[in-house]
Amino acid sequence: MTTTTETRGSEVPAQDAGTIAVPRLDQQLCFALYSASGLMTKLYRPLLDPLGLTYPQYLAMLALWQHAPSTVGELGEALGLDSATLTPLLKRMETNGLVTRRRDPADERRVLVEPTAQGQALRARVKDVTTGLACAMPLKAEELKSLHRTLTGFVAKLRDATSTP
Amino acid sequence: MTTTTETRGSEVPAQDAGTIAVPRLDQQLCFALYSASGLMTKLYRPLLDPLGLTYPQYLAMLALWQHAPSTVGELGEALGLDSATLTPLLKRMETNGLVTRRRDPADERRVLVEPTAQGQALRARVKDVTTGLACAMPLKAEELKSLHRTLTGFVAKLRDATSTP
DNA sequence: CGCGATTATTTAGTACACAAGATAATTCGT
DNA sequence: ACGAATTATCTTGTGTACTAAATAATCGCG
Repeated sequence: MTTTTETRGSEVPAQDAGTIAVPRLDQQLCFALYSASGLMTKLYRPLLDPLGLTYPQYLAMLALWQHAPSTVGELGEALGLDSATLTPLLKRMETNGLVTRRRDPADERRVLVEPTAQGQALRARVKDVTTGLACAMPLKAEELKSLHRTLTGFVAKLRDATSTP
Repeated sequence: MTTTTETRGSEVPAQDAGTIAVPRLDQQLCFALYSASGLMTKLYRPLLDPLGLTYPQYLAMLALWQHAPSTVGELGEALGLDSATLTPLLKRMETNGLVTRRRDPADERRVLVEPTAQGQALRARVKDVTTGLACAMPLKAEELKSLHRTLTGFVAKLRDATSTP
Protein backbone atom coordinates (compact mmCIF):
# COMPACT_ATOMS: atom_id res chain seq x y z
CA MET A 1 0.00 0.00 0.00
CA THR A 2 2.80 2.40 0.74
CA THR A 3 5.12 2.16 -2.23
CA THR A 4 3.36 -0.03 -4.74
CA THR A 5 0.26 0.78 -6.68
CA GLU A 6 -1.44 -2.56 -7.03
CA THR A 7 -4.93 -2.92 -8.34
CA ARG A 8 -6.83 -5.80 -6.78
CA GLY A 9 -6.27 -8.90 -8.84
CA SER A 10 -3.16 -7.80 -10.65
CA GLU A 11 -0.90 -10.81 -11.05
CA VAL A 12 2.30 -8.93 -11.85
CA PRO A 13 2.49 -5.72 -9.85
CA ALA A 14 5.22 -4.17 -11.99
CA GLN A 15 7.89 -3.59 -9.39
CA ASP A 16 9.01 0.01 -9.84
CA ALA A 17 12.72 0.72 -10.05
CA GLY A 18 12.83 2.35 -6.63
CA THR A 19 10.96 -0.50 -4.96
CA ILE A 20 12.66 -3.47 -3.36
CA ALA A 21 12.31 -6.42 -5.67
CA VAL A 22 10.51 -9.24 -3.93
CA PRO A 23 11.23 -12.79 -5.00
CA ARG A 24 8.06 -14.07 -6.59
CA LEU A 25 6.37 -17.08 -5.07
CA ASP A 26 6.17 -18.94 -8.36
CA GLN A 27 9.88 -18.43 -9.00
CA GLN A 28 10.96 -20.11 -5.80
CA LEU A 29 12.18 -23.68 -6.04
CA CYS A 30 11.35 -24.15 -2.39
CA PHE A 31 7.72 -23.34 -3.08
CA ALA A 32 7.58 -25.73 -6.03
CA LEU A 33 8.86 -28.50 -3.78
CA TYR A 34 6.51 -27.51 -0.98
CA SER A 35 3.54 -27.58 -3.35
CA ALA A 36 4.54 -30.81 -5.05
CA SER A 37 5.01 -32.57 -1.74
CA GLY A 38 1.68 -31.36 -0.41
CA LEU A 39 -0.19 -32.35 -3.54
CA MET A 40 1.44 -35.75 -3.47
CA THR A 41 0.19 -36.29 0.06
CA LYS A 42 -3.25 -35.28 -1.11
CA LEU A 43 -3.04 -37.77 -3.94
CA TYR A 44 -2.10 -40.62 -1.61
CA ARG A 45 -4.64 -39.92 1.09
CA PRO A 46 -7.70 -41.53 -0.50
CA LEU A 47 -5.64 -44.62 -1.33
CA LEU A 48 -4.15 -44.93 2.14
CA ASP A 49 -7.32 -44.18 4.10
CA PRO A 50 -8.82 -47.64 3.45
CA LEU A 51 -5.58 -49.17 4.76
CA GLY A 52 -5.78 -47.17 7.98
CA LEU A 53 -2.49 -45.44 7.20
CA THR A 54 -1.53 -41.80 7.08
CA TYR A 55 1.11 -40.70 4.64
CA PRO A 56 4.08 -40.60 7.05
CA GLN A 57 2.91 -43.90 8.51
CA TYR A 58 2.96 -45.35 5.01
CA LEU A 59 6.56 -44.24 4.58
CA ALA A 60 7.43 -45.78 7.94
CA MET A 61 5.85 -49.08 6.89
CA LEU A 62 7.81 -49.03 3.63
CA ALA A 63 10.99 -48.65 5.63
CA LEU A 64 10.01 -51.41 8.03
CA TRP A 65 9.01 -53.83 5.30
CA GLN A 66 12.44 -53.32 3.83
CA HIS A 67 14.29 -53.77 7.08
CA ALA A 68 12.93 -54.98 10.39
CA PRO A 69 13.37 -54.88 13.24
CA SER A 70 14.69 -51.34 13.20
CA THR A 71 15.55 -49.03 16.04
CA VAL A 72 13.82 -45.69 16.22
CA GLY A 73 17.11 -44.07 15.34
CA GLU A 74 17.51 -46.15 12.19
CA LEU A 75 14.01 -45.29 11.09
CA GLY A 76 14.67 -41.63 11.72
CA GLU A 77 17.78 -41.80 9.57
CA ALA A 78 15.90 -43.53 6.77
CA LEU A 79 12.95 -41.14 6.84
CA GLY A 80 14.79 -37.97 7.73
CA LEU A 81 12.70 -37.52 10.87
CA ASP A 82 13.87 -37.15 14.42
CA SER A 83 12.79 -39.34 17.26
CA ALA A 84 10.59 -36.72 18.84
CA THR A 85 8.43 -37.00 15.74
CA LEU A 86 8.70 -40.75 15.36
CA THR A 87 7.91 -41.80 18.92
CA PRO A 88 4.28 -40.60 18.93
CA LEU A 89 3.85 -41.73 15.33
CA LEU A 90 5.03 -45.23 16.21
CA LYS A 91 2.87 -45.29 19.30
CA ARG A 92 -0.19 -44.55 17.18
CA MET A 93 0.83 -47.33 14.83
CA GLU A 94 1.29 -49.64 17.78
CA THR A 95 -2.16 -48.72 19.08
CA ASN A 96 -3.55 -49.55 15.64
CA GLY A 97 -1.88 -52.94 15.74
CA LEU A 98 0.55 -52.32 12.89
CA VAL A 99 3.86 -52.56 14.74
CA THR A 100 5.37 -53.73 18.02
CA ARG A 101 7.84 -51.74 20.07
CA ARG A 102 10.17 -53.37 22.59
CA ARG A 103 13.52 -52.69 24.19
CA ASP A 104 16.48 -54.39 22.55
CA PRO A 105 17.54 -57.09 25.04
CA ALA A 106 21.14 -56.74 23.85
CA ASP A 107 21.19 -52.99 24.40
CA GLU A 108 18.44 -51.66 26.56
CA ARG A 109 18.96 -48.14 25.31
CA ARG A 110 17.36 -49.04 22.02
CA VAL A 111 13.76 -49.67 21.07
CA LEU A 112 13.13 -52.17 18.31
CA VAL A 113 10.21 -51.60 15.98
CA GLU A 114 8.75 -54.39 13.90
CA PRO A 115 5.60 -54.94 11.85
CA THR A 116 2.97 -57.19 13.41
CA ALA A 117 1.29 -59.93 11.41
CA GLN A 118 -1.39 -57.39 10.60
CA GLY A 119 1.29 -54.94 9.52
CA GLN A 120 2.83 -57.58 7.26
CA ALA A 121 -0.57 -58.34 5.80
CA LEU A 122 -0.86 -54.75 4.60
CA ARG A 123 2.04 -55.47 2.31
CA ALA A 124 -0.21 -57.20 -0.20
CA ARG A 125 -2.74 -54.38 -0.30
CA VAL A 126 -0.09 -51.74 -0.82
CA LYS A 127 0.40 -53.03 -4.33
CA ASP A 128 -2.94 -51.41 -5.17
CA VAL A 129 -1.72 -48.11 -3.81
CA THR A 130 1.33 -48.13 -6.01
CA THR A 131 -0.49 -49.15 -9.17
CA GLY A 132 -3.47 -46.94 -8.42
CA LEU A 133 -1.12 -44.04 -8.04
CA ALA A 134 0.84 -44.73 -11.19
CA CYS A 135 -2.43 -44.27 -13.09
CA ALA A 136 -3.22 -40.99 -11.38
CA MET A 137 0.26 -39.68 -12.10
CA PRO A 138 0.15 -36.99 -14.75
CA LEU A 139 3.59 -37.64 -16.23
CA LYS A 140 5.11 -40.25 -18.51
CA ALA A 141 7.13 -42.99 -16.87
CA GLU A 142 10.27 -41.63 -18.44
CA GLU A 143 9.71 -38.12 -17.12
CA LEU A 144 8.98 -39.49 -13.66
CA LYS A 145 12.20 -41.44 -13.70
CA SER A 146 14.18 -38.40 -14.71
CA LEU A 147 12.56 -36.19 -12.10
CA HIS A 148 13.16 -38.82 -9.47
CA ARG A 149 16.82 -39.11 -10.39
CA THR A 150 17.33 -35.37 -10.27
CA LEU A 151 15.59 -35.08 -6.93
CA THR A 152 17.49 -37.94 -5.38
CA GLY A 153 20.80 -36.31 -6.23
CA PHE A 154 19.49 -33.01 -4.95
CA VAL A 155 18.37 -34.55 -1.68
CA ALA A 156 21.75 -36.21 -1.16
CA LYS A 157 23.51 -32.88 -1.57
CA LEU A 158 20.98 -31.08 0.61
CA ARG A 159 21.60 -33.62 3.35
CA ASP A 160 25.26 -32.69 3.39
CA ALA A 161 24.48 -29.00 3.24
CA THR A 162 22.05 -29.14 6.17
CA SER A 163 24.08 -31.49 8.38
CA THR A 164 27.32 -29.52 8.10
CA PRO A 165 26.61 -25.80 7.70
CA MET B 1 9.53 -61.95 10.45
CA THR B 2 7.11 -64.40 8.88
CA THR B 3 8.13 -64.66 5.25
CA THR B 4 11.40 -62.84 4.92
CA THR B 5 14.75 -63.82 6.31
CA GLU B 6 16.39 -60.49 6.91
CA THR B 7 19.60 -60.14 8.85
CA ARG B 8 19.83 -56.98 10.93
CA GLY B 9 21.42 -54.28 8.88
CA SER B 10 20.89 -55.73 5.44
CA GLU B 11 20.05 -52.91 3.06
CA VAL B 12 18.61 -55.05 0.28
CA PRO B 13 16.71 -57.95 1.74
CA ALA B 14 16.62 -59.95 -1.50
CA GLN B 15 12.88 -60.30 -1.96
CA ASP B 16 12.27 -63.97 -2.66
CA ALA B 17 10.12 -64.90 -5.61
CA GLY B 18 7.23 -66.02 -3.43
CA THR B 19 7.29 -62.84 -1.36
CA ILE B 20 5.23 -59.79 -2.14
CA ALA B 21 7.48 -57.18 -3.67
CA VAL B 22 7.41 -54.02 -1.62
CA PRO B 23 8.09 -50.70 -3.30
CA ARG B 24 11.38 -49.47 -1.92
CA LEU B 25 11.43 -46.19 -0.09
CA ASP B 26 14.25 -44.75 -2.16
CA GLN B 27 12.47 -45.60 -5.40
CA GLN B 28 9.39 -43.56 -4.53
CA LEU B 29 9.07 -40.16 -6.13
CA CYS B 30 6.74 -39.13 -3.33
CA PHE B 31 9.48 -39.79 -0.79
CA ALA B 32 12.05 -37.84 -2.77
CA LEU B 33 9.66 -34.87 -2.80
CA TYR B 34 8.85 -35.31 0.88
CA SER B 35 12.54 -35.37 1.76
CA ALA B 36 13.49 -32.48 -0.48
CA SER B 37 10.70 -30.32 0.90
CA GLY B 38 11.61 -31.10 4.48
CA LEU B 39 15.30 -30.42 3.92
CA MET B 40 14.47 -27.17 2.21
CA THR B 41 12.50 -26.07 5.24
CA LYS B 42 15.48 -26.97 7.40
CA LEU B 43 17.74 -24.91 5.16
CA TYR B 44 15.51 -21.85 5.44
CA ARG B 45 14.91 -21.99 9.16
CA PRO B 46 18.15 -20.39 10.38
CA LEU B 47 17.73 -17.60 7.81
CA LEU B 48 14.11 -16.91 8.69
CA ASP B 49 14.46 -17.16 12.46
CA PRO B 50 16.11 -13.72 12.76
CA LEU B 51 13.19 -12.27 10.80
CA GLY B 52 10.67 -13.80 13.16
CA LEU B 53 9.14 -15.84 10.37
CA THR B 54 8.40 -19.53 10.04
CA TYR B 55 8.66 -21.12 6.64
CA PRO B 56 4.93 -21.11 5.80
CA GLN B 57 4.71 -17.59 7.13
CA TYR B 58 7.52 -16.59 4.78
CA LEU B 59 5.57 -18.01 1.84
CA ALA B 60 2.51 -16.12 2.99
CA MET B 61 4.49 -12.88 3.14
CA LEU B 62 5.85 -13.50 -0.37
CA ALA B 63 2.29 -13.85 -1.59
CA LEU B 64 1.18 -10.72 0.24
CA TRP B 65 4.08 -8.61 -0.97
CA GLN B 66 3.11 -9.54 -4.48
CA HIS B 67 -0.56 -8.80 -4.03
CA ALA B 68 -2.26 -7.09 -1.14
CA PRO B 69 -4.77 -6.86 0.25
CA SER B 70 -5.76 -10.48 -0.32
CA THR B 71 -8.66 -12.45 1.05
CA VAL B 72 -8.00 -15.63 3.00
CA GLY B 73 -9.38 -17.55 0.07
CA GLU B 74 -7.03 -15.92 -2.42
CA LEU B 75 -4.09 -16.63 -0.17
CA GLY B 76 -5.17 -20.22 0.19
CA GLU B 77 -5.40 -20.56 -3.57
CA ALA B 78 -1.94 -19.07 -4.05
CA LEU B 79 -0.31 -21.23 -1.38
CA GLY B 80 -2.34 -24.38 -1.83
CA LEU B 81 -3.54 -24.26 1.77
CA ASP B 82 -7.08 -24.26 3.04
CA SER B 83 -8.52 -21.64 5.31
CA ALA B 84 -8.50 -23.91 8.35
CA THR B 85 -4.72 -23.86 8.11
CA LEU B 86 -4.39 -20.22 7.19
CA THR B 87 -6.63 -18.66 9.81
CA PRO B 88 -4.50 -19.59 12.82
CA LEU B 89 -1.32 -18.91 10.83
CA LEU B 90 -2.53 -15.42 9.94
CA LYS B 91 -3.65 -14.81 13.50
CA ARG B 92 -0.14 -15.58 14.73
CA MET B 93 1.26 -13.21 12.12
CA GLU B 94 -1.21 -10.56 13.24
CA THR B 95 -0.16 -11.07 16.85
CA ASN B 96 3.45 -10.59 15.76
CA GLY B 97 2.54 -7.34 14.02
CA LEU B 98 3.25 -8.51 10.48
CA VAL B 99 -0.22 -8.26 8.96
CA THR B 100 -3.64 -6.79 9.58
CA ARG B 101 -6.89 -8.70 9.19
CA ARG B 102 -10.20 -6.94 8.67
CA ARG B 103 -13.57 -7.70 7.14
CA ASP B 104 -14.06 -6.43 3.63
CA PRO B 105 -16.56 -3.55 3.97
CA ALA B 106 -17.90 -4.39 0.52
CA ASP B 107 -18.53 -8.04 1.40
CA GLU B 108 -18.47 -8.87 5.05
CA ARG B 109 -18.01 -12.56 4.40
CA ARG B 110 -14.44 -11.90 3.35
CA VAL B 111 -11.42 -11.11 5.46
CA LEU B 112 -8.76 -8.88 3.92
CA VAL B 113 -5.17 -9.50 4.87
CA GLU B 114 -2.47 -6.92 4.36
CA PRO B 115 1.12 -6.39 5.51
CA THR B 116 1.64 -3.78 8.22
CA ALA B 117 4.42 -1.22 7.94
CA GLN B 118 6.55 -3.65 9.90
CA GLY B 119 5.59 -6.40 7.47
CA GLN B 120 6.59 -4.19 4.55
CA ALA B 121 9.88 -3.41 6.23
CA LEU B 122 10.79 -7.09 6.23
CA ARG B 123 10.85 -6.89 2.46
CA ALA B 124 14.32 -5.38 2.48
CA ARG B 125 15.78 -8.00 4.79
CA VAL B 126 14.39 -10.87 2.76
CA LYS B 127 16.93 -10.15 0.08
CA ASP B 128 19.54 -11.63 2.42
CA VAL B 129 17.50 -14.79 2.76
CA THR B 130 17.37 -15.28 -0.98
CA THR B 131 21.03 -14.60 -1.59
CA GLY B 132 22.14 -16.48 1.50
CA LEU B 133 20.17 -19.44 0.30
CA ALA B 134 21.52 -19.34 -3.22
CA CYS B 135 24.98 -19.82 -1.74
CA ALA B 136 23.92 -22.78 0.38
CA MET B 137 22.23 -24.41 -2.60
CA PRO B 138 24.22 -27.42 -3.71
CA LEU B 139 23.31 -27.22 -7.43
CA LYS B 140 24.36 -25.06 -10.33
CA ALA B 141 22.04 -22.26 -11.33
CA GLU B 142 21.24 -24.02 -14.56
CA GLU B 143 20.31 -27.27 -12.84
CA LEU B 144 18.15 -25.40 -10.37
CA LYS B 145 16.34 -23.70 -13.20
CA SER B 146 15.71 -26.98 -14.96
CA LEU B 147 14.49 -28.68 -11.80
CA HIS B 148 12.22 -25.75 -11.07
CA ARG B 149 10.74 -25.82 -14.53
CA THR B 150 10.06 -29.56 -14.36
CA LEU B 151 8.49 -29.27 -10.93
CA THR B 152 6.30 -26.35 -11.90
CA GLY B 153 4.84 -28.32 -14.78
CA PHE B 154 4.40 -31.31 -12.53
CA VAL B 155 2.61 -29.26 -9.89
CA ALA B 156 0.26 -27.78 -12.46
CA LYS B 157 -0.73 -31.23 -13.64
CA LEU B 158 -1.03 -32.55 -10.10
CA ARG B 159 -3.38 -29.70 -9.28
CA ASP B 160 -5.73 -30.83 -12.03
CA ALA B 161 -5.40 -34.45 -10.99
CA THR B 162 -6.21 -33.75 -7.33
CA SER B 163 -8.99 -31.25 -7.91
CA THR B 164 -10.91 -33.44 -10.37
CA PRO B 165 -10.43 -37.08 -9.42
C1' DC C 1 34.59 -50.91 40.26
C1' DG C 2 32.80 -46.55 39.39
C1' DC C 3 31.99 -42.11 37.38
C1' DG C 4 31.74 -39.17 33.53
C1' DA C 5 30.78 -39.09 28.58
C1' DT C 6 28.07 -40.91 25.00
C1' DT C 7 23.99 -42.59 22.88
C1' DA C 8 18.94 -43.40 22.67
C1' DT C 9 14.47 -42.24 23.74
C1' DT C 10 10.88 -39.42 25.67
C1' DT C 11 8.53 -35.11 27.25
C1' DA C 12 7.17 -30.22 26.75
C1' DG C 13 5.86 -26.55 24.00
C1' DT C 14 4.99 -24.30 19.54
C1' DA C 15 3.47 -24.43 14.77
C1' DC C 16 1.63 -26.38 10.70
C1' DA C 17 -2.06 -29.21 7.89
C1' DC C 18 -6.39 -31.37 6.86
C1' DA C 19 -11.44 -33.05 7.22
C1' DA C 20 -15.83 -32.12 8.87
C1' DG C 21 -18.99 -29.35 10.90
C1' DA C 22 -20.63 -24.71 12.67
C1' DT C 23 -21.43 -19.87 11.82
C1' DA C 24 -22.38 -15.78 9.42
C1' DA C 25 -23.10 -12.84 5.41
C1' DT C 26 -24.60 -12.56 0.53
C1' DT C 27 -27.24 -13.80 -3.51
C1' DC C 28 -31.05 -15.49 -6.03
C1' DG C 29 -35.61 -17.06 -7.26
C1' DT C 30 -40.16 -15.97 -7.00
C1' DA D 1 -38.76 -8.31 -0.29
C1' DC D 2 -37.92 -12.84 2.01
C1' DG D 3 -36.42 -17.38 2.84
C1' DA D 4 -33.44 -21.03 0.75
C1' DA D 5 -29.16 -21.99 -1.32
C1' DT D 6 -24.46 -20.43 -1.77
C1' DT D 7 -20.07 -18.64 -0.34
C1' DA D 8 -16.37 -17.44 3.05
C1' DT D 9 -14.50 -17.99 7.22
C1' DC D 10 -13.88 -20.07 11.63
C1' DT D 11 -13.92 -23.99 15.12
C1' DT D 12 -12.90 -28.73 16.51
C1' DG D 13 -10.25 -32.75 16.64
C1' DT D 14 -6.45 -35.61 14.94
C1' DG D 15 -1.85 -36.14 13.22
C1' DT D 16 2.51 -34.67 11.99
C1' DA D 17 7.10 -31.90 12.69
C1' DC D 18 10.84 -29.40 15.19
C1' DT D 19 13.74 -27.47 19.28
C1' DA D 20 15.21 -27.88 23.77
C1' DA D 21 15.30 -30.06 27.87
C1' DA D 22 14.67 -34.29 30.76
C1' DT D 23 15.40 -39.20 31.48
C1' DA D 24 17.64 -43.59 31.16
C1' DA D 25 20.92 -47.09 29.94
C1' DT D 26 25.54 -48.39 28.16
C1' DC D 27 30.48 -47.70 27.40
C1' DG D 28 35.22 -46.19 28.41
C1' DC D 29 38.93 -45.31 31.04
C1' DG D 30 41.50 -44.98 35.19
